[in-house]
Amino acid sequence: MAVSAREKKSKLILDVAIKLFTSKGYAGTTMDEVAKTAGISKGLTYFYFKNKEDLYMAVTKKAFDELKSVFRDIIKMKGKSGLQMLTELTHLYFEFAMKNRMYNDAILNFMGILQLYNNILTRGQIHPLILESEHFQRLLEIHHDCGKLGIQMVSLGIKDGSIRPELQPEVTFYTIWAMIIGYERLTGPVGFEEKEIKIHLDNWRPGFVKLMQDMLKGTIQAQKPQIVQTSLF
Amino acid sequence: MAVSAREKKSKLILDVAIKLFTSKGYAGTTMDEVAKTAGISKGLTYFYFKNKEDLYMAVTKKAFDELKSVFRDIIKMKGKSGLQMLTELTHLYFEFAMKNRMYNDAILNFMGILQLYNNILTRGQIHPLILESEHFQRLLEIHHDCGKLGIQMVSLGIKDGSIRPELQPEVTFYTIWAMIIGYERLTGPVGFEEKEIKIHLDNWRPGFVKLMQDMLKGTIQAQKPQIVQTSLF
Amino acid sequence: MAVSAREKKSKLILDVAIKLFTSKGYAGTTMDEVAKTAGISKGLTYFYFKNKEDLYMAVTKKAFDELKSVFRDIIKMKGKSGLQMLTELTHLYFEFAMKNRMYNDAILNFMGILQLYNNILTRGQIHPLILESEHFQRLLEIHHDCGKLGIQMVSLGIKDGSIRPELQPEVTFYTIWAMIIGYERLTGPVGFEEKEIKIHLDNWRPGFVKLMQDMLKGTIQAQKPQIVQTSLF
Amino acid sequence: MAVSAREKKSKLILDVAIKLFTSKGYAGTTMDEVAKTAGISKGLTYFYFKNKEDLYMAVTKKAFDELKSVFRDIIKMKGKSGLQMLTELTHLYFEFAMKNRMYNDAILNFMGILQLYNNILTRGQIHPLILESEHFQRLLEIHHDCGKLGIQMVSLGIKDGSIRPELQPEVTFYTIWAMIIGYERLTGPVGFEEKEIKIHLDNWRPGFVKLMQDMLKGTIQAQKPQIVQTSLF
DNA sequence: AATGAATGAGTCTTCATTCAT
DNA sequence: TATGAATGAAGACTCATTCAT
Repeated sequence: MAVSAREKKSKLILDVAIKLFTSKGYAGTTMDEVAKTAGISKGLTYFYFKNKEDLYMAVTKKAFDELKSVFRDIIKMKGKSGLQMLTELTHLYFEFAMKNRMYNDAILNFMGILQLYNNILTRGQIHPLILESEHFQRLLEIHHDCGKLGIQMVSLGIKDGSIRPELQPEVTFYTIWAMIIGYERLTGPVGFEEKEIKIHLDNWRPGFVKLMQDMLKGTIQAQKPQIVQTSLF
Repeated sequence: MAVSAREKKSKLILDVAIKLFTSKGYAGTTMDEVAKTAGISKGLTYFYFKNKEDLYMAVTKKAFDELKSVFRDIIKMKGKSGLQMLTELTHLYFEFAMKNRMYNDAILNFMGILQLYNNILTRGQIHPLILESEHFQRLLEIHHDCGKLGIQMVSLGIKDGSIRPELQPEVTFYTIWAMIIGYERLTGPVGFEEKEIKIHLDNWRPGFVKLMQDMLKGTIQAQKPQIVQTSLF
Repeated sequence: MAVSAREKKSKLILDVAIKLFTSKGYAGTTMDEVAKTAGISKGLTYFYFKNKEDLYMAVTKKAFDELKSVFRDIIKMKGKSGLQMLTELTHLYFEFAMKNRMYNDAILNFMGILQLYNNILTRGQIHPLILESEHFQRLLEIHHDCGKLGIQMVSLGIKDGSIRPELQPEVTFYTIWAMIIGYERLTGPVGFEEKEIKIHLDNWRPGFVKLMQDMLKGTIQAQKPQIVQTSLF
Repeated sequence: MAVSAREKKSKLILDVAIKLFTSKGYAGTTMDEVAKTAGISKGLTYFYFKNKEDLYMAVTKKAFDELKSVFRDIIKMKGKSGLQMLTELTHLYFEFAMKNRMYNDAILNFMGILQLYNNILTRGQIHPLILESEHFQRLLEIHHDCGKLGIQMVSLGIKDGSIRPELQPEVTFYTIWAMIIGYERLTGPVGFEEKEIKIHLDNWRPGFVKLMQDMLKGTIQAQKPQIVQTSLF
């Protein structure tokens, strides 16, 4: 079998896994189902992916790749200020998380694992099969790529004047990322209907984005109509 | 057996569960272990908690209670401005999440369930035993309590001038909460040692807090030295 | 507590057990439920009935008593011929079995146990707790009562001329009983809708009763000698 | 593995189940035992049969198949009148029920389920796993086969003059079946030694058969009109 | 008589993984 | 490469029964 055929089958399994993990969760999905849905034998699934953890790490890798391409698409946009890029990022990130909750969960899960990994004392709590997975090793190398692109956006914003010059790009971007991640999670409590709390999902998003922008640009330009942006689009 | 004795045993099981879930995760903990560690029979565990999901929901409830008491302690502090309270909250939240990662995970997990619960189309994806759990039902009622306290803090800040008056308390607080939650999660990637990225956990925290404060206070008070904060960090 | 009070409580438990066994089956009913439904503690249930088997035997005893009273009511009827009594019995038996399926099942179950009991080789297959039950011992003594009454009916029928004189009362009655028992069970298959088979429950009952009567009274119309059969047996 | 090998293993498990259910009853038999006795792993048992209920339904299916072959063997007999066939059936049925009590119990149990199934109100009382079982679905289709063959026997008897022509084949056969089923069950009480009742198993069988034959063929000797009865019904 | 907390053996069932073919 | 029968360890949960109070 040609290499491309091999990759094709591997991708098939991966796609099936993503679909199943999305609809039934990791724990709720069995390797049997993955094989059956992919139309291949269970044995073959294990030929392509060492074990279930390995498969999940492959899925996580895919999630990071997808996310990275979101970042890349934005940074390639011409005529956008750094601030606009980050605003755009926020919106696309939410879309990304909504369209494929599974991806977002996988990314969050990986970040959790990373916390354990960073501390030698807790590293042992990570499932050995995860540590063995080549996809996990690969993730260790590439998981910062999105961060790097995001930091670039902030740097660009500082350069083009859309972002306060005194901000540190690294810290700033990770703070924004934190906001985005947290936002996604808080969708649950916020969306919960309760009379006492008057926020609605519709109100929240614009308010959230506005706050983020305020945080970055300060209030200096806020008086006059948003010239900066108008000039950009 | 007196009521208190009953509650004592219930608490014992709960505490054991928290300890085990913390060190081995929910999936990694067996009911057998819980019973054995608590020094009681398996049957008794099921006498006090309907099933594993119910036990987890009880743990989650405890987590929310603990978190609420953090909020409450802060709001009771005398002589603090709203902004100071939120700053304090950030720090105590991190401490809370670090000291008992389990609690934070449980809270995040509950928020994820809530997302499914809010949409009737996805509600069916929630494990039936969770929906049945009386602790889950209780959580549905009280999960907003922290939010309410946080919103109060923002309102106080607006009143005392430490926070920009044009901000909406609800949106603002949930945005802050989002930041905090995301921050906690990003501890993983940020803490990962890599040469290219120069952030360190030590740098990140103060930077993060600073950004949050900037976001809230705007530039009005920025003229006079922020005595309050400088004295704090 | 007075003796009557004791009996009252015992009866209460029994009634609850009957209700529960009826709706959920023996295996599907837990002692917990029995106690809770009766509004007493589990311990007390065990005070009145040694164990679940014992309780079931008590229920079976009750079933036989009820059945016996059906027999007795019939035999006390004035102006009925033996054949009429047996016809009446058939109808009342069906009613009895229908109204309280549980009773009929219990009786059938007891008969099954008796089969094992009769043979020393199979007696060991009976659950020891059943053999120990005082109610089981009692059943051993009284289970023939219905049979005796039924046999009396046949005898009466022979005496009053409504039943063929050459029939043996014992064999005849047990054959009728067999018919009735089997009828009840066949309600399932017969009631099942299928185009090919044209019987309906409505047709079946009268036909069945008619056949039974024919069996007992012979057929008047049998003018021509049934050559075929006589040669065979 | 060839299809036949698969079927062979499936049959092996089935045979073991029959043996165990026979000696220890359905409830008394564990899936563990089935596996162990069959010399295979527990998992494999579940590979071939979805669950315990499914296995029991498979056993029931086998029981009906066996019974059907009894019917078929009889109907294929040359030179037998319809009445003779039914007489033969009675004897072979008893043999069948005696040799493998389990089969008979399974059939009776299925008939009981059918009663619940026929009524939409009670259908919910049937264990869901039973309804799901493909063997149960199959039983729904084939359980009438024996009945059809039996009805054929009666029809043949009417045609060849061995059975009264005025009888309805359907009703008549089901009545006979009822007798047979009931007979089997009454073996318990009848076989129980008691002085007062003089029936013995030895007396009962021939008497029972004779009555059945009388019912079908009428009595040649019934020269004198049975005045009593005609006036009654 | 009465309670109900406590026991623990027992059962079904699942599923990741392997391996002979 | 590819199959799928086979494994077996593991885990959740039940429930009849007991006993200290």
